[in-house]
Amino acid sequence: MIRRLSQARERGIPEATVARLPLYLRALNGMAERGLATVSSEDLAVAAGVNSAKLRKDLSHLGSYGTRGVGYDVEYLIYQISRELGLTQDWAVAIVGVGNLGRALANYGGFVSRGFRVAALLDADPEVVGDHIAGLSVEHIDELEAVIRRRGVSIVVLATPAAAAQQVADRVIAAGVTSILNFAPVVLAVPEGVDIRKVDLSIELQILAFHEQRKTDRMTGGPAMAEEWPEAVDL
Amino acid sequence: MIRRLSQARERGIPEATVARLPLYLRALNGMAERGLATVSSEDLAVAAGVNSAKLRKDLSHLGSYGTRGVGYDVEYLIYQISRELGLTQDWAVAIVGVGNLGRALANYGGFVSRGFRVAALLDADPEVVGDHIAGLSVEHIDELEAVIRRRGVSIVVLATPAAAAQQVADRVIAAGVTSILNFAPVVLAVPEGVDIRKVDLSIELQILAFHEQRKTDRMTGGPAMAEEWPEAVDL
DNA sequence: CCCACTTTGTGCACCGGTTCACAAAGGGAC
DNA sequence: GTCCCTTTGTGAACCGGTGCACAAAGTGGG
Repeated sequence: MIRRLSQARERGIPEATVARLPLYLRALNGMAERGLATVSSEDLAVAAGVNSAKLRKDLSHLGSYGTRGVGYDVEYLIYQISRELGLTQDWAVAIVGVGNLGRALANYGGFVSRGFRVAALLDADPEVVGDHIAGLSVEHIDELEAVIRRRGVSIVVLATPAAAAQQVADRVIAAGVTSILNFAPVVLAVPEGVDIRKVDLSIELQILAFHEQRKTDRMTGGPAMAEEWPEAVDL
Repeated sequence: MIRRLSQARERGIPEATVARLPLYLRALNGMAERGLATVSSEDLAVAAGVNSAKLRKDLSHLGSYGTRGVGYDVEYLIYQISRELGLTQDWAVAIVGVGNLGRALANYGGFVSRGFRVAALLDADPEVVGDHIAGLSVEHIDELEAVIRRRGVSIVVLATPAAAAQQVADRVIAAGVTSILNFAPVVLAVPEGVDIRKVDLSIELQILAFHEQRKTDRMTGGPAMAEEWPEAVDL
């Protein structure tokens, strides 16, 4: 099979496509477990919850890995997507902030699937330092730079209070980290070249509330009241 | 002041705008605490990390609440955005799945800030049922429909294992809930009219890994090497 | 009252991404 | 080999969103 290294491959994959590749990967892993050898774009699209044309265009950005009339080889596609996402490497992740959320992240199995490794937990609270969580001992934030360097940490998860997030971000960036997953509810200012992804639970809820309000307004002219909720509709 | 109820107001606010309103609201609350009476689109845009023209266009979808030559009245704008997002109401939220993540969510202060109230915690594990977390007693999943009805729950947070998520989603939807925040790493199938928002920690990490790979490839041809191997669990 | 200055609100060109629809490519039957 | 069937890969129209740039609107000073 001839691999095309044309303008599509090795040249900027659209951000929207990158965001969907993990979705395809998860669906493909499920199919591989069930023993499927090949899958059509239609079936994979349904499993991933997207339009099949979109899926084909996404995969075409990686190269021509399908066979017309047949579909895609499941194992081969898993390998190609994994490679593209960089999951064939081992990524050391440090979690800063070991409060409720940090603990949950450290213990959350599905969170860190293949390719990621929680390499360190750090916190500023002396009460927390030394605790053993998920097989790791919590270290003091003073060790931040040393830990990042010694363990080759390249991705940092921020689970600190909002007030501390910017300060910690500045330090990890100064230590050479350029990929940050931020759970603190603040807009971080970072220099060019640093990738920040933000997960904001409060914002997600507020977006849901907006749509929920629209729906209930449309039906009743106001929000639903307890004890007045209609009996279950059979769907 | 004459409020315009033209085509802009009360008719479809762009989804991208809705997603940014909570950001503006947070920045405005910070400004109100610091005693600022008015704010220009430029200053607010910087605080929220967006382009000022975008901010003005976003706000124009709610109506003309600014004063040319002056800016926006902070308190008034907070009220308008809160109202638009439905935060002047009280939303009862149920969290299903009280594992590490569910506990973190229940305790996460910033998560349930204004307008939201955790009204119930539910789990299938008899070992967990009865535990007291964040002032609530964990109830058995069998009570799901009754709890939703009695407490007027309109938003459900799914923090269950992936295998249980679809089943729980089906039940809460049958009980009349149309807004779900899903933390389980599965694509949920839901009927028309139900709003799902997904938070997938694993996907966020994979997207970061993709960009990190690009960056390190460009510089060194490979990932950073650790001097010291962590005693971490491979998850 | 008039002018200079500030800041909003928006028309318009542009851009990334989505979707349709179909030609091209491969497989299998005979 | 030929024909028919399936499914990919992609050209092209479309769509929502972004950002520039500016006219409109309001403030304050003299």
